[in-house]
Amino acid sequence: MKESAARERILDVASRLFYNQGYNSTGINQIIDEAEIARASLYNHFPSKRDLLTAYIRQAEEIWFAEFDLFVHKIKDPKKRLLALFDYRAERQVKYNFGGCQFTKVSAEVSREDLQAFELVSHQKSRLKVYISEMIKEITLNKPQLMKEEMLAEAIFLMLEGATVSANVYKNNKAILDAKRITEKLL
Amino acid sequence: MKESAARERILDVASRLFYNQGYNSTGINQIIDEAEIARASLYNHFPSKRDLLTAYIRQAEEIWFAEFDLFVHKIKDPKKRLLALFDYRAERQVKYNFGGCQFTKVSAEVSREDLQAFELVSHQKSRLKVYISEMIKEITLNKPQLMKEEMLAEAIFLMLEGATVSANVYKNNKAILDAKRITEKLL
DNA sequence: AATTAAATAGACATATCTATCTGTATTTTG
DNA sequence: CAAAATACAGATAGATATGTCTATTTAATT
Repeated sequence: MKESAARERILDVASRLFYNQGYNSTGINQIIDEAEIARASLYNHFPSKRDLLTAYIRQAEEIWFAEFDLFVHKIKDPKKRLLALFDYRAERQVKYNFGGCQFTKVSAEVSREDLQAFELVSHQKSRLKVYISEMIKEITLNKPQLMKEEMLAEAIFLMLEGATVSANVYKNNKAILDAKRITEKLL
Repeated sequence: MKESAARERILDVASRLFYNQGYNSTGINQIIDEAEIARASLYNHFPSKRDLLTAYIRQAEEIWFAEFDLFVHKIKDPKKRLLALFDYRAERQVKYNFGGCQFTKVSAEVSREDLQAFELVSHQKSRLKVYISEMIKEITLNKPQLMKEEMLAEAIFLMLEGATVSANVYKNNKAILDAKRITEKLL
């Protein structure tokens, strides 16, 4: 079964708008206009706006990790790989105009009752944390006495998350680069 | 000049709703209904919904620090004071049903062009970071070789921020308590 | 007591929102 | 070529949004 071109256009436009102006501030009409598709086509592929959000988060997660793999695929040294994670995020913040983390943004926007949304977001976060843990396990730590590997992974994850919030709030990458330097000291 | 009771009620209701269901998902009508005031009264005190948002953030910042002072006023030891910051945030997350950080949430919701909103949010963040720095300066560090005081403050700030995001996403305080334990190791 | 200020109720304008529906045209597939 | 799926345009429903306006009542201040 071939992927529909219309479906792709809808999802791409919706993704861009959801991230740039927010889910709640983006109307179906604008998506229809900018994707240049018919109203009925949209509702054919996505029964409701909320379904479009689900598809957006799922696709965004896949792209996030795929592009990260691409970003670090040349880097063999696990320590450098881990540190490149900060560069990846910094680069993305520049590329997307310091809009912050896509997933965190959704969490902040959806209603409390929307448990599925939180589940989708936490899925990406957990996957990232596993990723960090795996990289750390490959590193021969200089300061193993400081804390256990799992705690170190958590520390790095939390700083990365906090730094991305800062990137959004301050509209710069200072915190992300600080977090990178701190991480270097901890390894 | 006495504070208007109506104004207070409006701001309190708006604050609760903005935080609980989001700024964009909260309508003026709901604020009017729940605050039990007249439509014109609202627009008398706040010319627009956006002005209400500004007042909300400003007041939230004052309350945030005032309540923190209250929370730690008995704690004299600067190290314990600093660590109490994590408890404060954890307690708030429980109290407010893991809705995440009030300020970060606003950042995630407002339009890119709303520079004033980002300014208001970053004001609270910067003030918190200063607060952390000041506490650290009072502590006699066990591991001064690890990193400079300013970097340590930044690390703690970022973990705290990241942990609050996690509290929101996962609906628990695990990350905040982890961040506390990590901070203990770093001091 | 008289003046000013603040609060009330509620109709109204205008715009936008999501979603449905009808009917036609195009494209893909058997 | 015929059948089925997909896309099209656009009217429409029904709800909700923010903000304005009129007119009356209550409360505070001089």
